[in-house]
Amino acid sequence: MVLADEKEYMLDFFKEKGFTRKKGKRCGEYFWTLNPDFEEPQDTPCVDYWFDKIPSRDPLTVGEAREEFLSFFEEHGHARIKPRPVVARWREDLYLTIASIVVFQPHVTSGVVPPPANPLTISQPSIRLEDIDNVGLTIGRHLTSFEMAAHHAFNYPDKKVYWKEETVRYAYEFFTERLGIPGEYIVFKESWWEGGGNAGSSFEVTVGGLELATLVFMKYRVVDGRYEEIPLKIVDTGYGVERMAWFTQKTPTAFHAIYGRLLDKYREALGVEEPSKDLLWAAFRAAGNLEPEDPASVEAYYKRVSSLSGIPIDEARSVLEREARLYSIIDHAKTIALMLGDGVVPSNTGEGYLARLVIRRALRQARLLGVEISLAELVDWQVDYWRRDYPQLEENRDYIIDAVQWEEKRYRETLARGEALVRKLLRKKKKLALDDLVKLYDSHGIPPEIVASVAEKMGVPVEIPHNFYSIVASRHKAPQRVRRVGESANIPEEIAEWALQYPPTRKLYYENQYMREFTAKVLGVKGEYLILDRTAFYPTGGGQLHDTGTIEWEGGKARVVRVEKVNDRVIHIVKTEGPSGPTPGSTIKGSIDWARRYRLMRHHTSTHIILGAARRVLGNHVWQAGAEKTPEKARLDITHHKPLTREEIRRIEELANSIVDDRRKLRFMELPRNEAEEKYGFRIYQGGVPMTPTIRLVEIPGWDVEACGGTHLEHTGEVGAIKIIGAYRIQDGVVRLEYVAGTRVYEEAARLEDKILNLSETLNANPNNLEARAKTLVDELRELQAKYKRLLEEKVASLERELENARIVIAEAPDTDKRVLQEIMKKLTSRVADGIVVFYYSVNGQVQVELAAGPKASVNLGKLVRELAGKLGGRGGGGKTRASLRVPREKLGELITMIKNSLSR
RNA sequence: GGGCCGGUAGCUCAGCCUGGAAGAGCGCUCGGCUUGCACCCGAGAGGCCCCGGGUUCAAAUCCCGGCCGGUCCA
Repeated sequence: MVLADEKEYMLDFFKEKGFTRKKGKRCGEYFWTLNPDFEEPQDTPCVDYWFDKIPSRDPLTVGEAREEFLSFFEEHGHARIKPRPVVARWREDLYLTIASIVVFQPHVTSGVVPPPANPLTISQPSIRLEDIDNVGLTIGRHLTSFEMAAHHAFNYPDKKVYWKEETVRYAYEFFTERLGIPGEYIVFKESWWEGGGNAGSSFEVTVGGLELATLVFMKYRVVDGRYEEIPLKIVDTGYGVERMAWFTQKTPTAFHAIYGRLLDKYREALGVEEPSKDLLWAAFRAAGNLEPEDPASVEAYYKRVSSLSGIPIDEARSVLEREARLYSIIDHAKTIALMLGDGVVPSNTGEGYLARLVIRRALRQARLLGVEISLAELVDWQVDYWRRDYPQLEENRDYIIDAVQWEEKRYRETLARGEALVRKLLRKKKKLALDDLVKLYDSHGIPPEIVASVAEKMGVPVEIPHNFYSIVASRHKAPQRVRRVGESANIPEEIAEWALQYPPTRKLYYENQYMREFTAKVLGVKGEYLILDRTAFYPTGGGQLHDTGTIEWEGGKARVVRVEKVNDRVIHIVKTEGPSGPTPGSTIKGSIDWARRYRLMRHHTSTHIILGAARRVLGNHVWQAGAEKTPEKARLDITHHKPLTREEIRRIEELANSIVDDRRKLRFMELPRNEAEEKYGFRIYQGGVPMTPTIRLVEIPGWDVEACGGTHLEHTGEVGAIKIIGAYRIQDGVVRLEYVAGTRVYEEAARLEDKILNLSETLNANPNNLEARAKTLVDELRELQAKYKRLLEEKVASLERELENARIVIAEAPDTDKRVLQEIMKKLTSRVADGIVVFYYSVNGQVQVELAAGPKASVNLGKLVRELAGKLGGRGGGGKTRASLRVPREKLGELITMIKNSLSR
């Protein structure tokens, strides 16, 4: 699908500098170079890594490389933009920020919102987990987290910024002037980029085997496999900051360059000794050709390392395997710190699961290294190491450590369960089949490596297929949509389309949130659907339920039962009282049900207060995971890794009520998106991200700011009071708070009071000594139970005497509880081993008969019972020593005789 | 959001496939032995077999629905 039009890649810049276009001998790709000796586009696997031999400036750390890049582009007219969180909360279709361009999708790239600056430069921490299994083995080609430095230019039809010429020139100048790489080593490889429905030509900038940057020119939209030019053309570049550090430091692995002394600290903690320089450099040389998914390639890699270094292959393999585990642990620990630092809560869904995945993989690697370590401590070191680069780590250190410890505990429990399970399985069967391995992992989370180590301790060898995880994957259906996209209004498609022919409704509920009555003109009527030119009726949205009320017009009246919104058109669903409805053009008077609306407002403002309180009590990782406000109560789902304690709930409640008492005046603002984000950060997107150029903000000063479309009170004092009435875990990592506000608090109190009064009445007690009364009743009950038990025992004793004498007892059951009967029969027949007990009692107009025989009684009760059932028109069955039977009541006498006869033989 | 696994004594679990008298180990109580460490012996207490419905003479067990937990995947 590559549009390989070579004109796409012909630049004046190349002509001017004297670059020539060549075709790679082995790989067949076209590239541009100044170097007459280059036959290949200088990237792996066509050539080995050899950038260690290419001159460049003095070594740069990750931070220095980032600064070098940003300041270069700043000096060339780009505005420096702050990076966003690694959790892409503004995206509906992505969990993690995987590239710098993600920051501008979809609102900027689709043209709805202008970019915060143009052109701009940014270094965006990014996380990619697709290649997580390769991290470490490839000594730095794969990382789960990295910084993508970039400069972006957004070219609108009426405003061009720059395109290919300038972009390639910038790259060349940056690499030669700032990184000190001689121009003849820099190669521009022609390529094609596609992603997220867009496409365009691109250059990969490769030096000495290392791809340092990709320059993408987004120009097309992919529609049904065809390319359509888009009006907004975007320069999308990506420079690997870690790779620049690696390149300038010329260390054998990227991990040495990125982590420096931290790597040594990890080595010591994990007990992995630094290999010889010979081995590491042999690995460096051989790693370019390594295809980690292909076992043959991996084996060839070890072989080549061995022959390059002169170290026996088995030793090389085992040393490099341990190295790979060390590298992946240090890499994962950083990613964990970044994810948790940006507020991800580990869970079994969404981005939370991705955090858990990385944590568990790190723990597994450590376990396979054979060390008992605290991952939390390793992550803590990352916070120290990166605190200046990523201040959010320091700010949220407590949470990060606590969440990791919590996950470690959970994983230990999972593995303990798993090991018990493996042992149990091996008691039953001698071998573990692939199916067992898959099930242990898929259903119980026990990775096959751990299964193998447990099984091998028991002397059972286990073979793990190389493609184990893809076998697991094949058990799962193809994924559907990543996230729910948008909330669809609860109205038919045709009505939504019909509504769009009218202009947007003027929203009186924003102009005056206390408006109860208004007049408006009818624009359109279709069945029960009604559109006005303006309205004070709030439509369902933002977790707040719609208003209800009435509208009246000349000669008619209707009830408004539901209100929805479609693209700024408010649609009223009305039930007309009377012969005819409102007509277009006429004027109506609308009145909203104020009691309902006021409660909704109180609950909505309370929700913002509660969220702020929860964040202060629990930590910055608390995000709204969902919310609903009804007139009866409000609920707020928050992300948090542990169940809330009673004290935490109480503290949230107290803090929330102190804000109520503080009478803070709410502020409402309509701000351009970039300004809102710049001023308040991404925390404003608690309830989702609106796709609009401007955003309505609701602020409780000093407490909480959110993008919110709901109706609110003037000041927090109007809430009156907030009472949390419930807090429970609705899923892993999400806690639901339920609460009431204002006059609903009195209703809740009244409800509780009623409960207590009713209870008092039932218990015949004074409400003031209800507890004492309940206690005596329970005590009395216990006494009675004991008494009954004694009576029953006496009864059993007398039955026992009877049984001893007659060897058979046929009697009315002393109790009708099946379980109690069973117990009595067991006692009797175990004491009189050849005795037979028959109890009967009536049930539903029939007689239920329970029979039991001692182990020494020579009778088959099941057989007997089936015989009797046949003769008497009943049904029954059972085993040798225990049976039951049901016959019509009038047959009871006959039945007893028959039993007596057949058993006394 | 979907797949899979589970819920039985205070704890860890067996029993469920193939319906027929609720079990083990640890812990607990009492007694014995013993100046000891996770000592040993004997006796005992402790159960809404997650909840609701269905099938059946009979359900921990089979079927349906729900709740809760675990886990994998997106």
